[in-house]
Amino acid sequence: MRLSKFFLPVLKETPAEASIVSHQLMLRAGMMRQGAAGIYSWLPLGHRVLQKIAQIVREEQNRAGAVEMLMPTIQSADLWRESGRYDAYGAEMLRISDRQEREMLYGPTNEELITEIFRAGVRSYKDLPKMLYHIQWKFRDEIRPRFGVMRGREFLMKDTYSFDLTPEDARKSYYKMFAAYLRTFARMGLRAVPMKADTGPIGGDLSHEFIVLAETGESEVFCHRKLVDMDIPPADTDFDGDLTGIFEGRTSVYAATDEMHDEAAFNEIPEADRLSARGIEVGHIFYFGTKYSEPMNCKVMGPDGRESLVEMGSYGVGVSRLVGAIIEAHHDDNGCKWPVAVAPFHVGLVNLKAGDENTDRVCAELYTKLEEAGIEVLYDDTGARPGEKFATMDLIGLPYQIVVGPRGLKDGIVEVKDCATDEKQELAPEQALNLVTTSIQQALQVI
RNA sequence: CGGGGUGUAGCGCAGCCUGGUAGCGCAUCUGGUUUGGGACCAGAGGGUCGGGAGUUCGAAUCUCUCCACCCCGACCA
Repeated sequence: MRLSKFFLPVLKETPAEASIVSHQLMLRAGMMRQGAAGIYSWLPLGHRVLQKIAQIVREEQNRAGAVEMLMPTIQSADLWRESGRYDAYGAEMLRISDRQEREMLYGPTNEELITEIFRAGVRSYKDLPKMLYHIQWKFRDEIRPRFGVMRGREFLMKDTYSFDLTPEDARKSYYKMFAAYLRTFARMGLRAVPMKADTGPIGGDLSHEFIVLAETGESEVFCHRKLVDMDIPPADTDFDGDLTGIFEGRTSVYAATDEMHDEAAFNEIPEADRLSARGIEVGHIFYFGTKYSEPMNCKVMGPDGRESLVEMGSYGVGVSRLVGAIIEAHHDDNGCKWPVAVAPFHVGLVNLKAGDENTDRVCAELYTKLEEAGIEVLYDDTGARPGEKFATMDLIGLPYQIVVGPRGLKDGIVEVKDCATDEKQELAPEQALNLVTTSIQQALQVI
């Protein structure tokens, strides 16, 4: 992408409305703009990141055996009356009526709708287990939206729903999502720790929040240090096999958010290993049994010839929130520092003197060859001054910069900056091309 | 919803107390000089001062009212 054709409205100054660094940087780097409290437009740069995150989430859901679909944002109130949640959900649900005065709502979640779809299509235990998901915008009329996309009212969420015949099978589905989430967040460069969450009236031990540790996190968390650096399940993990070890390896170690915190249990950890920090919730998984299948009469015929209620779970990932969470985890004083896997572009190609025959030619060649190698390049071909070019590049924080200027070209060199380490190298254009291409291709290898 | 605050050019702000023809920096446009880390000179454009009502000869400024947004708390991906 040539910068001259892109839409990148960067701000030199920090807008007064933003109080945390991810919000400030998203506004300054031209990633998004606020429409109303907690409602945002995604500008091209931010949209690219959002799409990359969604794609990683999608790949890991697919790997775990979930099947993608898409449900609407607007739902009918009728289904919600059936589950009893139309009244129970409260003011957080945005209620709308259409021109016929029919009661509608902007979906805050999709348990009712998916249960309706599932019960209409499945009659036999032979069709189980099933996991269905979609990535769709949700609306929750939050009491207090804040922190940009971290707590928006409209937000993009991946929600998966599992359907099983028995509680034991449902537990297996839960483990699949548990393992998938470990991989999902790790691929984005995040260390997310699963923490026991409140299961409410359902009970049991099957609800976990996935928390990214960050100073600006909204919740207070407590855990054993070793959870932060644990290995993640590899790409060739057999999701149809026994995942108990992965689950128990994590859950046998103390980890809890403040509402579930047990000071006594925490104090049993050797003091040096105790970690108390703040965290951002980026995922939440539940097993809720027959909470919806019962009121909505979602049953299948079992092997014994008797009907039984389907056991269900739901599994959410805050896709739009992750954009903010990743910035919170990866930035410096000058701007974002994107991990390669979610970077809006892989390389910033800076032409220090657009219009100069030599720099134009070398840049054009590098640009073409990088793109041919599958590298996503943002080519600054504008006439802006060097200082401004660098400031913009630092702000948007691409993993690599290649700087081409007439002075270096006299000696046949360009400058390559690895933005993760801030190390600069002077190389011939061919070498720069090879270095950047191989580094990025390597970083994009799925772990 | 309770408490606190802010709305003046695209962004950041001053002006308001003490009413009298709307300003500053950055950004934008034109011309010129520049060009290796947020340039310089000269000129230009851009404003329902959040909306409405009121007081007044006269309101960004005073009064009333509505709205929006931000921050602190309870809720959540």
